[in-house]
Amino acid sequence: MSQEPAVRPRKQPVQARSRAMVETILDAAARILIEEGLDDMTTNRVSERAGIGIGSLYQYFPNKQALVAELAHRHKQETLAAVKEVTFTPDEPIQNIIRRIVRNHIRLHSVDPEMHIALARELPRLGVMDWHEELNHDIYKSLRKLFDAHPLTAKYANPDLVLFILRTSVEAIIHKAIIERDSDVRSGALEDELTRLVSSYLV
Amino acid sequence: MSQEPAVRPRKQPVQARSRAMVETILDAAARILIEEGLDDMTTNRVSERAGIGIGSLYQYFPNKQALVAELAHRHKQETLAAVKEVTFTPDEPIQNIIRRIVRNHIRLHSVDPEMHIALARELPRLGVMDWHEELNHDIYKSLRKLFDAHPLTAKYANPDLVLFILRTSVEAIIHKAIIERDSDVRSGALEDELTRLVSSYLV
DNA sequence: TCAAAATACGAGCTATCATTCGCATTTTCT
DNA sequence: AGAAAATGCGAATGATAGCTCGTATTTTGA
Repeated sequence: MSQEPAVRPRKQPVQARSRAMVETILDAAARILIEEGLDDMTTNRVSERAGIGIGSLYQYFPNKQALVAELAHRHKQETLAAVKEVTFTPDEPIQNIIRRIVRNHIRLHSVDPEMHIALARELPRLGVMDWHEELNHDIYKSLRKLFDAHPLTAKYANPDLVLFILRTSVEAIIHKAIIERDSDVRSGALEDELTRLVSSYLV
Repeated sequence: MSQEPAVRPRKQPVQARSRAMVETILDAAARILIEEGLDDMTTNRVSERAGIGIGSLYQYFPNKQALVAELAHRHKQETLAAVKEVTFTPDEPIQNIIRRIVRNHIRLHSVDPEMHIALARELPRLGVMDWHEELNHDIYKSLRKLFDAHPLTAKYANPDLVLFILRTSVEAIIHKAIIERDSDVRSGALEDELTRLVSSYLV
């Protein structure tokens, strides 16, 4: 798998100052996106806030969409870098496995949560509906593996639906808890309760 | 409780034809909002699709925001009309109660689900963050009551978090299932599984 | 050193969109 | 009928935002 282009800069910055400028632009864009939303993130405002000329911005980003795409691309890379797939052996206590999966997913959402929230809020209308799905891909794989490896699978008439319910609820709860229940996230209470939710439903 | 104004039409249509026109406008707006999103729902396009003049639109809606507000307002009214709060007595089997709450919530989302999805997608950036919360208010009340009435409450160290987890997961699962798992919704499989999820977690 | 390449700039072009306003048509009511 | 009220209309306006392009400045490297 090669890196996704994410609509690359129209020109690669080669000198140090121009590379720095690209970072400055992205920082400014990120702040505005988070604080005021995509509509108020005009290219002129970004350049103003970054303290550079609007022309310079377009030297490296062919259009506004490319700017957003690059922000999303970077967020995805940072996020995925922080998470590794959960591995386990079938004889391991299932509680432990579930807890590790949950913990991993919480960590996934803890990387720059403000950007995560902003992207989740703004990207759907750009037709990037599968962004979230893609980000959560590893979690889904872990859950799927747990599901296939453990004998408990056989119990369910509709394992597909069960899996859907699990990943949807885990994802939504963490997503919302990051915003509304920071203390529970930090204290580990969320991890405990989520583990309990998944365990009790599954076993 | 009086009807919320929702930014009322600048002028009340009194003749039959003008009242019909307001409906036509709202229908056109709804279709475009659902199919193409808020950005592409320009007032001129709405008037064109409705087959009326742009000036006529502004006779009854002071601005675009009022148009969207009226769509949201109507959706909310239709939705709430379809749901009544779940009542029960403490000695009733908890499984039954949970099932009725779940069923009610599924029905809540089954009223014009396309509009529901569109509003959930577009409203957050208009600062209407609590729209969803408000819609689900009755469900929350039901859950809260169940929680307070039943002795099982005492078991939990952090009942607030438990309630948060329940309402978030139930809400998210139904919301997503309406889009992605229509057959499971219709067959009742979703109701079964959700009931099981809540029951097993709670008891 | 000095010319070529890279970088930076921002006034202004173009397109889009919400909204207005003066006028035409239809309905109401006496 | 016929005047007044209600309704309907759409070209035009004003504002905003994405983006371009000619020019000025800085860096490179021979």
